[in-house]
Amino acid sequence: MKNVDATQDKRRDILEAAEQVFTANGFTAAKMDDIAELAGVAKGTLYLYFDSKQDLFVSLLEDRIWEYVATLTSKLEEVRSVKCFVQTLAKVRGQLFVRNQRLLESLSHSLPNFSKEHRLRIWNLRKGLEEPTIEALARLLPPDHPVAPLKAAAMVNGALDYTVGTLILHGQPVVLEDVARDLEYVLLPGLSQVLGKG
Amino acid sequence: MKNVDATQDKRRDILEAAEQVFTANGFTAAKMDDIAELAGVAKGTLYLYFDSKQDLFVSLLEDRIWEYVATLTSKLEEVRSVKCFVQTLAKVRGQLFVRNQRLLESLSHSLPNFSKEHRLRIWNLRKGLEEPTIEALARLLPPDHPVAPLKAAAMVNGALDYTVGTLILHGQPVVLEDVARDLEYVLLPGLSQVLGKG
Amino acid sequence: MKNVDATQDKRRDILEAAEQVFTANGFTAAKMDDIAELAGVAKGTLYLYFDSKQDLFVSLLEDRIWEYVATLTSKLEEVRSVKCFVQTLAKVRGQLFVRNQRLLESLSHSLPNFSKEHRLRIWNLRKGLEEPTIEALARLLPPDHPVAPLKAAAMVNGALDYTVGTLILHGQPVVLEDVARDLEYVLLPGLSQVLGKG
Amino acid sequence: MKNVDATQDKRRDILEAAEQVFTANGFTAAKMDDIAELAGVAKGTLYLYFDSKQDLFVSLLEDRIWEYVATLTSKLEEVRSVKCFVQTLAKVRGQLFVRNQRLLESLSHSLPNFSKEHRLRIWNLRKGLEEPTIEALARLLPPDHPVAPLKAAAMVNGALDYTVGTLILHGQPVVLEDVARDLEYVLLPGLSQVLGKG
DNA sequence: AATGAATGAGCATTCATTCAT
DNA sequence: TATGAATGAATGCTCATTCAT
Repeated sequence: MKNVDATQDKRRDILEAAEQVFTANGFTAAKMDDIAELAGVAKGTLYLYFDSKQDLFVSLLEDRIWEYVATLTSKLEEVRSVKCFVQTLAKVRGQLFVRNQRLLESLSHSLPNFSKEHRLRIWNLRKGLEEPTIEALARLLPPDHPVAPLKAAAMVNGALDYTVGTLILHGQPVVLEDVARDLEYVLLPGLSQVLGKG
Repeated sequence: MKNVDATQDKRRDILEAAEQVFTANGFTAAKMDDIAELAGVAKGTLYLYFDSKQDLFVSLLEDRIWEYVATLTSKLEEVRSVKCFVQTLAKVRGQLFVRNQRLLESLSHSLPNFSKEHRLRIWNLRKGLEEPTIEALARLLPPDHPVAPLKAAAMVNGALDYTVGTLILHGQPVVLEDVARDLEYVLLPGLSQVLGKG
Repeated sequence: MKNVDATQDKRRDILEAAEQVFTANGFTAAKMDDIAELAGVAKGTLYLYFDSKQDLFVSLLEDRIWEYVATLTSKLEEVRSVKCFVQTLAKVRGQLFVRNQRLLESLSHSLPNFSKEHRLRIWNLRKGLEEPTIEALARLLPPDHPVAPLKAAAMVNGALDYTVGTLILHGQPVVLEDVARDLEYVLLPGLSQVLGKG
Repeated sequence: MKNVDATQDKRRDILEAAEQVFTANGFTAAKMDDIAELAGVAKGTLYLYFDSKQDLFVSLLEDRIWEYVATLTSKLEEVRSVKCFVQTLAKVRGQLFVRNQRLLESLSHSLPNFSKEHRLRIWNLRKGLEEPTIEALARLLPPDHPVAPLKAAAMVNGALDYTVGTLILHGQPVVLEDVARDLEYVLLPGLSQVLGKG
């Protein structure tokens, strides 16, 4: 029991250190040395918990994203209107993005030289990340809305992520309630309108 | 004159090769060897035209982005409505994004280990990239629209980029006219509405 | 008593595992991890029975070779003719070689980076390995045979080992009786002839 | 012209350094750093001339062995008797062995973890090394000699190599003429006798 | 201006050995 | 005795940059 806990603790320490280092430098420029030092373990210890740098990176993404996907999915299940959807999404995905902005951007960059297995795992993550949004929109959009849920989801997620990213870039504080309000103001009418009205 | 032209030609060759290699691998994983080979010059020649790998990378971004910014700025100057703005943006920025998606995503990842000078140049690029959109929206949004142009621009750009990115990710063809139509359908009502109406 | 037996059993398990791993990979490429796993003990346990990887390796050689030397010595003591000597040698040394070919070849390769103590132990092994052959030939060769027993032994052992090694290399079955016959045919006349006749 | 020469010189320097280091330590324990230092070049330079440590090792073996095979083949072509054959072999192969004893022993040890391509190259070397001896014996042995040339060659080569090796091991000077005489005395009668006589 | 051979700092990964339990 | 998690020195290989030609 104690051992399992200790092991989980150390694994978490490493993931946390990896998050910081990968976030700060991107995959290729990140050094295993730095991750080990930040985690307070020896370099060799990293390889007791993860097979390789690639595996550590992908495992980190999985850890962070599956947790988020689970949270978002359950929260969106209770949602009954596009308006409520936008608010919920802004809060949950906004939080993910504030914390993991640079990590998420890594999703695309890390791919090219990865092994087939790791590419597959990343691909699954990328799709999984959009899944809850797409499903919620498929359920909530007016039945004859002309924009496919896949694209609508891309627009909502893109608008949200870019707004948060822009605030960060400009050094402004990110208040997710404000972002939600703006998002709602800009997107809600278009997402709610039915075909005849457009 | 002839020399100047030849010099410009070679510089262009190198930039073109660099674009392909950086696009395919990201900054750190890209190799100067590959760029030289693809450009058809010797490795040492790269250093006659660019000070370093960082300089080559930033110069490439500048070359591509300033060209785009100029184009977009002039096109948007003629625009007189939000609707027309969305269509124009989708076409021009969409093209930039289709061609340079991976390059643009590099903007954030390459920063951390860059020299102060290069970080500044990239910072300017990132802001410049959004500038025309912000200015156009500042001019075109209803005067009492509650969403600041900075954020509105982020939303529009984010929605556009993500939609295109999603299509690419899913292996679907990117038809910018369709994207423009969807964008218009989703964003136009929210961007056009006046405060009292919201 | 029981403890001693259990201890001896475990020691034997480890040596057996070590034999397989060293045989398959040579000294440097062999991993203590693999030996431990194959022996069914934890890595740390190896160090309860042997001081180091070097010690394990040399101990293994000693175990196998002293056993062989004892067997061969006793069998050769009963031998009364060069012909019988060749047959006996082919059988006993042949068996050793079939089983330990790769291990024996390690004798020379492992030396350089070994500690002085281990080098000495290996040196003794190498000489001990030839000893019974030299002694038997010193007794059996015609009294005025011009080839010194040391060299004659080298020739017989070399001819035998290479023949077996060649058969193994070519994937042919090693039938020691056949090897003995061929060896006898080629070597016996030269070893038996007296000086005047040569 | 000059460049080609300089390149060949450096390649030769590296091979010479590699020979010493591989000879002294065996493949796995040899360090690329040491080879580079001994060759008087930077570590990276090794990789301009050879793809990898494995490639360097196999290339070295090929360089040394093919040269020997060519020499031996041409010398043995002129040989008309088993007696003359033994003398010639002792001289030529003896020289190879004196110089490359440890390298040749590496032939078998280096194999296990090598890539398929390198294993094939080594396999070819091992067979090529015996080829001239086998061919000469196939031509020179009495027509009805019961020992196959393959095995007879193994015996002669084994006897020769072990004798030289034993002398080296015991710190005695290696005089190839003496070795040839002893070899002749022990092996010639058996190799020359015809079936009826045996 | 152009070349490309040479450099060497840098990095992911391995593995013999230790030691707290 | 026995364990196996942790260590960190060691090593093969890469690649941006330089410089003699």
